[in-house]
Amino acid sequence: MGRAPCCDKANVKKGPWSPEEDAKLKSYIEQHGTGGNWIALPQKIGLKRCGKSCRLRWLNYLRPNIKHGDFSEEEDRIICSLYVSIGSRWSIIAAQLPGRTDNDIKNYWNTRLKKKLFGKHHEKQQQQQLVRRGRKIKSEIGNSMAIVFDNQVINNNNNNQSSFLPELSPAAPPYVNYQPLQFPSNSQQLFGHTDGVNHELSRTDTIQFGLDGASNQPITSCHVGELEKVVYSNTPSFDDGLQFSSDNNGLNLINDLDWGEMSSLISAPLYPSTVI
DNA sequence: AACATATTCAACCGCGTAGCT
DNA sequence: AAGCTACGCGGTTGAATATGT
Repeated sequence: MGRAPCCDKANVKKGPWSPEEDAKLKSYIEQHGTGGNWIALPQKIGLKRCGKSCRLRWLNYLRPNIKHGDFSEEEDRIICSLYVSIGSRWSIIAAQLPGRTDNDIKNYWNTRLKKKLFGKHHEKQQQQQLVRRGRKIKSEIGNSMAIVFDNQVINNNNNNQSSFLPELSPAAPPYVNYQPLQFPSNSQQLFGHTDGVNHELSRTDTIQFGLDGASNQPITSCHVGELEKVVYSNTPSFDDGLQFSSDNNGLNLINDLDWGEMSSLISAPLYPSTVI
């Protein structure tokens, strides 16, 4: 047996809303609220609509302060940044953009922003390249990396990637002169712990990492914000970013950090001014 | 002008889940 | 604990409109 229908499909109107229907719904909700029951609402108003349809119409179109179209550059930046960090969780993204609905943002991303970022022609190739490069970097990094907080290496024993921590999507082509991103919101900060005491990493904390001791490369350190650049810039000095490994240059307390945790510290660059 | 194709976006569908009984 | 209901979400659809030939 399938799922029970939410309403009597045979007696329910579908398709675009008429101005009269809009007026009825808007007027009722403004006066009485939704009553906490969308299913019962259309009957109360005398609308031959499914409750879900009423809810959607109200949330996406009729409720006050809804903005349509004309996304600003800043909104573009926020959407891209969050999409890279958390994926297609449109409701969460919409929560960061007052007046925008998840549906609107989803449509905008799927029809315009994606193309604006990747370019219509190369969209598919770019995405494949992202995946390939991600695998490459991931394999090079392996499991060993040290994160240092207040001069102490954080020993993160939790090997499970937290649900909000995304897989890193490295920039496809090498980017130069990109605009740095905002550090992710609080909910995306990384927690590590030493001696059972939790620490929350911030953008100004230092991450230390180094190349394989056998390569005779020096240990390098940078701030979290700079890590974005290290990972994505593909500059000669950090070619392909990161080879976290055990070190023999005096920093003995190297601990493992898995890829998902690392990726939570950074986001992909947006709006590269130059794509090589 | 007529037709074909692409794009946009409102609306629908079904699933996961929270809350209630 | 199990079953049911409604809500909220993300993927998808399709009509309307724009653009290209």
